[in-house]
Amino acid sequence: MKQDMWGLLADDYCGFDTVEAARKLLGRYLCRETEEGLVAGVIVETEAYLSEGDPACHASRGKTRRNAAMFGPPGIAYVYFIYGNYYCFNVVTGPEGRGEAVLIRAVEPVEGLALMQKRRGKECALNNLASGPGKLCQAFAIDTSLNGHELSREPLYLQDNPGAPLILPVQRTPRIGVSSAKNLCLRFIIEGNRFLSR
DNA sequence: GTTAAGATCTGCT
DNA sequence: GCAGATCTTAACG
Repeated sequence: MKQDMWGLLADDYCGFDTVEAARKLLGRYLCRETEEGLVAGVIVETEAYLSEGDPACHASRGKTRRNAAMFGPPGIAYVYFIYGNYYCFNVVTGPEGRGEAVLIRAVEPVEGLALMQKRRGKECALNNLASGPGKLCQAFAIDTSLNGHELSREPLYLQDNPGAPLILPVQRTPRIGVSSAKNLCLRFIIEGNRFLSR
Protein backbone atom coordinates (compact mmCIF):
# COMPACT_ATOMS: atom_id res chain seq x y z
CA MET A 1 0.00 0.00 0.00
CA LYS A 2 1.35 3.41 -0.94
CA GLN A 3 2.24 5.96 1.72
CA ASP A 4 3.12 9.63 1.51
CA MET A 5 6.02 11.36 3.24
CA TRP A 6 4.29 11.24 6.61
CA GLY A 7 3.57 7.55 6.30
CA LEU A 8 -0.12 8.23 5.89
CA LEU A 9 -1.96 5.83 3.67
CA ALA A 10 -2.85 7.36 0.35
CA ASP A 11 -6.50 6.51 0.90
CA ASP A 12 -6.52 8.47 4.14
CA TYR A 13 -5.04 11.57 2.75
CA CYS A 14 -6.34 13.80 -0.03
CA GLY A 15 -3.42 15.33 -1.89
CA PHE A 16 -1.49 18.09 -0.20
CA ASP A 17 -4.25 19.90 1.64
CA THR A 18 -2.83 21.65 4.70
CA VAL A 19 -6.03 21.71 6.75
CA GLU A 20 -6.42 18.01 6.19
CA ALA A 21 -2.79 17.43 7.18
CA ALA A 22 -3.29 19.38 10.42
CA ARG A 23 -6.11 17.03 11.36
CA LYS A 24 -4.31 13.87 10.27
CA LEU A 25 -1.19 14.69 12.25
CA LEU A 26 -3.18 14.37 15.49
CA GLY A 27 -2.51 11.06 17.21
CA ARG A 28 0.80 10.43 15.47
CA TYR A 29 4.17 10.19 17.19
CA LEU A 30 6.82 12.88 17.15
CA CYS A 31 10.28 11.42 17.93
CA ARG A 32 13.55 13.16 18.67
CA GLU A 33 16.94 11.51 19.10
CA THR A 34 20.00 13.16 20.62
CA GLU A 35 23.13 11.95 22.39
CA GLU A 36 21.21 12.35 25.62
CA GLY A 37 18.60 9.84 24.49
CA LEU A 38 15.21 9.49 22.82
CA VAL A 39 12.13 11.53 23.60
CA ALA A 40 8.76 10.94 21.96
CA GLY A 41 5.14 11.97 22.32
CA VAL A 42 1.73 11.83 20.67
CA ILE A 43 0.66 14.97 18.83
CA VAL A 44 -2.53 16.29 20.45
CA GLU A 45 -2.77 19.88 19.15
CA THR A 46 -2.01 21.44 15.74
CA GLU A 47 -2.71 24.62 13.77
CA ALA A 48 -2.85 25.15 10.01
CA TYR A 49 -1.30 28.21 8.38
CA LEU A 50 -2.41 28.89 4.81
CA SER A 51 -0.85 30.81 1.96
CA GLU A 52 -4.05 32.50 0.85
CA GLY A 53 -6.51 34.55 2.89
CA ASP A 54 -4.51 34.05 6.06
CA PRO A 55 -2.53 37.15 7.16
CA ALA A 56 -1.35 35.32 10.30
CA CYS A 57 0.75 33.02 8.14
CA HIS A 58 4.42 33.98 7.94
CA ALA A 59 4.39 33.24 4.23
CA SER A 60 1.46 35.57 3.51
CA ARG A 61 3.77 38.42 2.51
CA GLY A 62 6.11 36.43 0.34
CA LYS A 63 9.32 34.56 0.85
CA THR A 64 11.90 35.95 3.30
CA ARG A 65 15.01 34.52 4.88
CA ARG A 66 13.14 33.40 7.98
CA ASN A 67 10.23 31.67 6.27
CA ALA A 68 12.12 30.17 3.31
CA ALA A 69 11.66 26.61 4.62
CA MET A 70 7.87 27.04 4.39
CA PHE A 71 8.23 27.22 0.63
CA GLY A 72 10.25 24.02 0.51
CA PRO A 73 8.95 20.51 -0.18
CA PRO A 74 6.26 19.05 2.11
CA GLY A 75 7.45 16.93 4.98
CA ILE A 76 10.35 19.13 6.09
CA ALA A 77 10.56 21.16 9.30
CA TYR A 78 10.06 24.91 9.58
CA VAL A 79 11.55 26.14 12.86
CA TYR A 80 11.69 29.79 13.87
CA PHE A 81 12.66 31.84 16.92
CA ILE A 82 10.08 34.02 18.65
CA TYR A 83 9.75 36.44 21.59
CA GLY A 84 13.46 36.40 22.31
CA ASN A 85 13.24 33.04 24.08
CA TYR A 86 11.36 30.35 22.27
CA TYR A 87 11.26 28.24 19.14
CA CYS A 88 8.19 27.05 17.25
CA PHE A 89 8.12 23.85 15.21
CA ASN A 90 6.07 23.38 12.03
CA VAL A 91 5.60 20.63 9.47
CA VAL A 92 5.71 22.05 5.94
CA THR A 93 2.71 21.01 3.84
CA GLY A 94 1.25 21.70 0.42
CA PRO A 95 3.14 21.47 -2.85
CA GLU A 96 6.63 22.92 -2.96
CA GLY A 97 6.62 26.69 -3.40
CA ARG A 98 3.18 27.25 -1.89
CA GLY A 99 4.21 28.37 1.60
CA GLU A 100 1.95 26.48 4.00
CA ALA A 101 2.66 24.61 7.22
CA VAL A 102 1.17 22.99 10.31
CA LEU A 103 2.30 24.27 13.70
CA ILE A 104 2.70 21.51 16.27
CA ARG A 105 1.41 23.10 19.47
CA ALA A 106 1.37 20.26 22.00
CA VAL A 107 2.26 16.60 22.48
CA GLU A 108 1.41 14.04 25.12
CA PRO A 109 4.77 12.86 26.54
CA VAL A 110 5.34 9.12 26.12
CA GLU A 111 9.06 8.34 26.00
CA GLY A 112 12.02 10.00 27.73
CA LEU A 113 10.04 11.77 30.42
CA ALA A 114 13.05 12.34 32.67
CA LEU A 115 15.01 13.92 29.83
CA MET A 116 12.13 16.23 28.97
CA GLN A 117 11.84 17.21 32.61
CA LYS A 118 15.56 17.94 32.77
CA ARG A 119 15.37 20.19 29.70
CA ARG A 120 12.26 21.99 30.90
CA GLY A 121 13.68 22.53 34.38
CA LYS A 122 12.81 21.45 37.87
CA GLU A 123 9.80 19.51 39.00
CA CYS A 124 7.84 20.18 35.87
CA ALA A 125 4.44 18.50 35.99
CA LEU A 126 3.74 15.95 33.27
CA ASN A 127 1.02 18.04 31.68
CA ASN A 128 3.34 21.05 31.58
CA LEU A 129 6.22 19.41 29.71
CA ALA A 130 5.17 19.99 26.11
CA SER A 131 1.77 21.73 26.31
CA GLY A 132 2.60 24.69 24.06
CA PRO A 133 4.82 25.32 21.02
CA GLY A 134 7.67 26.89 23.01
CA LYS A 135 7.60 24.27 25.75
CA LEU A 136 7.48 21.46 23.20
CA CYS A 137 10.61 22.73 21.46
CA GLN A 138 12.38 22.97 24.82
CA ALA A 139 11.44 19.42 25.83
CA PHE A 140 12.42 18.05 22.41
CA ALA A 141 15.58 20.17 22.04
CA ILE A 142 14.33 21.62 18.76
CA ASP A 143 16.07 24.74 17.47
CA THR A 144 16.81 26.39 14.14
CA SER A 145 19.56 23.87 13.36
CA LEU A 146 16.65 21.57 12.44
CA ASN A 147 15.08 24.12 10.09
CA GLY A 148 14.58 22.39 6.73
CA HIS A 149 15.21 18.91 8.15
CA GLU A 150 13.33 16.04 6.46
CA LEU A 151 10.94 14.62 9.02
CA SER A 152 11.08 11.09 7.64
CA ARG A 153 14.38 10.32 9.35
CA GLU A 154 16.60 10.85 12.38
CA PRO A 155 17.19 12.80 14.46
CA LEU A 156 13.65 14.21 14.27
CA TYR A 157 10.81 12.29 12.67
CA LEU A 158 7.11 11.53 12.59
CA GLN A 159 5.87 8.00 13.09
CA ASP A 160 2.63 6.06 12.87
CA ASN A 161 0.80 5.23 16.06
CA PRO A 162 -0.71 1.78 15.54
CA GLY A 163 -2.28 1.97 18.99
CA ALA A 164 -4.31 5.09 18.24
CA PRO A 165 -8.06 4.71 17.85
CA LEU A 166 -9.20 4.77 14.24
CA ILE A 167 -11.54 7.64 14.92
CA LEU A 168 -10.22 10.36 17.21
CA PRO A 169 -12.55 12.88 18.88
CA VAL A 170 -11.21 15.91 17.02
CA GLN A 171 -12.38 19.44 17.77
CA ARG A 172 -11.82 22.57 15.64
CA THR A 173 -11.27 25.97 17.28
CA PRO A 174 -9.81 29.39 16.47
CA ARG A 175 -6.01 29.56 16.65
CA ILE A 176 -4.14 30.70 19.78
CA GLY A 177 -1.93 33.76 20.02
CA VAL A 178 -2.59 35.26 16.59
CA SER A 179 -3.71 38.87 16.29
CA SER A 180 -5.17 38.58 12.81
CA ALA A 181 -7.56 36.15 11.15
CA LYS A 182 -9.05 35.30 14.53
CA ASN A 183 -12.23 34.10 12.88
CA LEU A 184 -10.57 31.20 11.09
CA CYS A 185 -11.02 27.85 12.83
CA LEU A 186 -7.70 26.30 11.95
CA ARG A 187 -6.70 24.78 15.31
CA PHE A 188 -7.21 21.05 15.80
CA ILE A 189 -7.18 19.30 19.16
CA ILE A 190 -7.92 15.85 20.51
CA GLU A 191 -11.02 16.62 22.51
CA GLY A 192 -10.63 16.36 26.27
CA ASN A 193 -6.93 15.51 26.17
CA ARG A 194 -5.04 16.49 29.35
CA PHE A 195 -1.95 17.69 27.53
CA LEU A 196 -3.35 20.58 25.47
CA SER A 197 -1.88 24.08 25.73
CA ARG A 198 -5.24 25.23 27.06
C1' DG B 1 20.75 52.46 11.05
C1' DT B 2 16.42 52.47 13.65
C1' DT B 3 12.11 50.74 15.21
C1' DA B 4 7.95 48.09 16.23
C1' DA B 5 5.78 43.77 16.58
C1' DG B 6 5.63 39.01 17.51
C1' DA B 7 2.21 31.51 15.89
C1' DT B 8 5.23 32.56 24.05
C1' DC B 9 6.12 31.48 28.86
C1' DT B 10 6.62 32.40 33.69
C1' DG B 11 5.68 34.46 37.87
C1' DC B 12 3.02 37.29 40.57
C1' DT B 13 -1.60 39.20 42.09
C1' DG C 1 -6.04 37.22 34.96
C1' DC C 2 -2.12 40.29 33.71
C1' DA C 3 2.41 42.32 33.00
C1' DG C 4 7.27 41.73 32.05
C1' DA C 5 11.17 39.42 29.95
C1' DT C 6 13.78 39.20 25.82
C1' DC C 7 15.74 39.59 20.98
C1' DT C 8 15.14 38.27 16.12
C1' DT C 9 13.01 39.62 12.04
C1' DA C 10 11.34 42.64 8.66
C1' DA C 11 9.82 47.07 7.29
C1' DC C 12 11.13 51.70 6.75
C1' DG C 13 14.28 55.84 6.29
